[in-house]
Amino acid sequence: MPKNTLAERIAATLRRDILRGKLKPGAPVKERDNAAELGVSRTPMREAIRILAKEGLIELRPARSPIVAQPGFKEVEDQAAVLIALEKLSVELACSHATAADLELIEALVQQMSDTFDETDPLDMFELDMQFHSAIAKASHNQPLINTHTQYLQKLWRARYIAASQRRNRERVVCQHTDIVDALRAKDSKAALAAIETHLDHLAEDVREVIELESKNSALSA
Amino acid sequence: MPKNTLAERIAATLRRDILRGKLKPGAPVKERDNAAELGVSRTPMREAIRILAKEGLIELRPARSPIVAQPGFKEVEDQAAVLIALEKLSVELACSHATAADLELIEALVQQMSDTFDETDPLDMFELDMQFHSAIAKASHNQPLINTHTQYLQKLWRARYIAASQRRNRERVVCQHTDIVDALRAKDSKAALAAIETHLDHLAEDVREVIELESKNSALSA
DNA sequence: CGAAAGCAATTGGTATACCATTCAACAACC
DNA sequence: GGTTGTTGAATGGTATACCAATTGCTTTCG
Repeated sequence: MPKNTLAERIAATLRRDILRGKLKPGAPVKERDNAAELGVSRTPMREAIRILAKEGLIELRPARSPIVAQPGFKEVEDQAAVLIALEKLSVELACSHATAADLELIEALVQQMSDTFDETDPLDMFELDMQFHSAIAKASHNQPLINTHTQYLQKLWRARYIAASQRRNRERVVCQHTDIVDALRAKDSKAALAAIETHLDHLAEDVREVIELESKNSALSA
Repeated sequence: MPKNTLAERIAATLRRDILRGKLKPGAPVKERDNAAELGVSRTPMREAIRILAKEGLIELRPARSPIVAQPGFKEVEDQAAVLIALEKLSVELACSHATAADLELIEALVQQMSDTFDETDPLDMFELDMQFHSAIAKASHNQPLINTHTQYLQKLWRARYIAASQRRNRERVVCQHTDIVDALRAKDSKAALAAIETHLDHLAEDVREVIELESKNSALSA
């Protein structure tokens, strides 16, 4: 029984449903129905919808049911570009501002991913990856950056998840992460920038594949 | 009778009140009182407050009245850093994706600023500056980037406004803007990056001055 | 038989009423 | 007189009821 507001808990529930695919992209999210289904009133449900809309998981349309966002190809690509820029800034700042504790946390995450990669559920592994990237942003000690970065990470969560579960490539991911950590440890911002760029360029590629595939499967929109 | 929702209109009203200083930083924004004052109910007022909170103009605190954000020094500096990163990405993308119409719009804005600089109210001049920067972001044709950029521009609006009204420096601003436009026209992303960086580094400096001065004036917080 | 107009149902927007929590002031007791 | 406990006023969170707008269907007329 969390002490968060009801709206936040609803948002969390919906978020999981969306990210895990229980609510498919394009599906309408009617505040009346969903509210009734969850046994809450429309007011917090409404607010929850706004929260998810701000996170980009739901699209709000004037005088229409909100729908689960179905990011187009270009949109995901664009988001990835922004995410890259944010992470680049993150590592740059992290090189000068990261504390020993920050670095330890990051390294521990990489270690854990490396150790348990093969026996961990993809979803949990993704939680780890998410934490890894978040930890880097956090090491920048720039709160607005952290917030916006988290936002984009979430927007891209689903696409990344699908991409990664389809092509689980342990070696590559672990190596790239290690490179990033090494550069951070050495406070070598140039190397860190390069490592991040490499890592995320692959992300963009993977996402592209998945989106293409997905839009092929459900090719019936106008 | 605008066709926007009531909440959005309320948000616009409050936003202007905050940015122009009618609502001072730290002032509470009680949904009951403000709703009554504007003759609306609490529901849209509540939503308006959330909108402004997401924009960073209002701080939401659990079980407390929301208050007008009083950005600390570091916070503004951090936001400026992110804004710079976003604008750098913008010019980079704009160099490859900007259309002729984009460039014309940008150039027209610079021209207008240059022509009317001395006879224009600082507030209106700032609207122009804002449009200039927005236009550059728009030229990237990356919608998420445009959105996030707008968000940061708004967060920094007040600080920038105060900074600029205090030190109106026509030559410098116009020159810098011209540099940016020239680089964009030439599709010279390196030069554009440099120009943007120069321009915004000055911003960071100016903002720093103002914040220091402001926090000196109201030096009574714990 | 088709198209247009109107009607009904669905849905989001808004208002209002209720509840739970918090903060503060006042009072009583130590 | 100070401290603590209790109470009530204020505020945000939640529920519900009402309204306006849009949609899709049906019905009627050409």
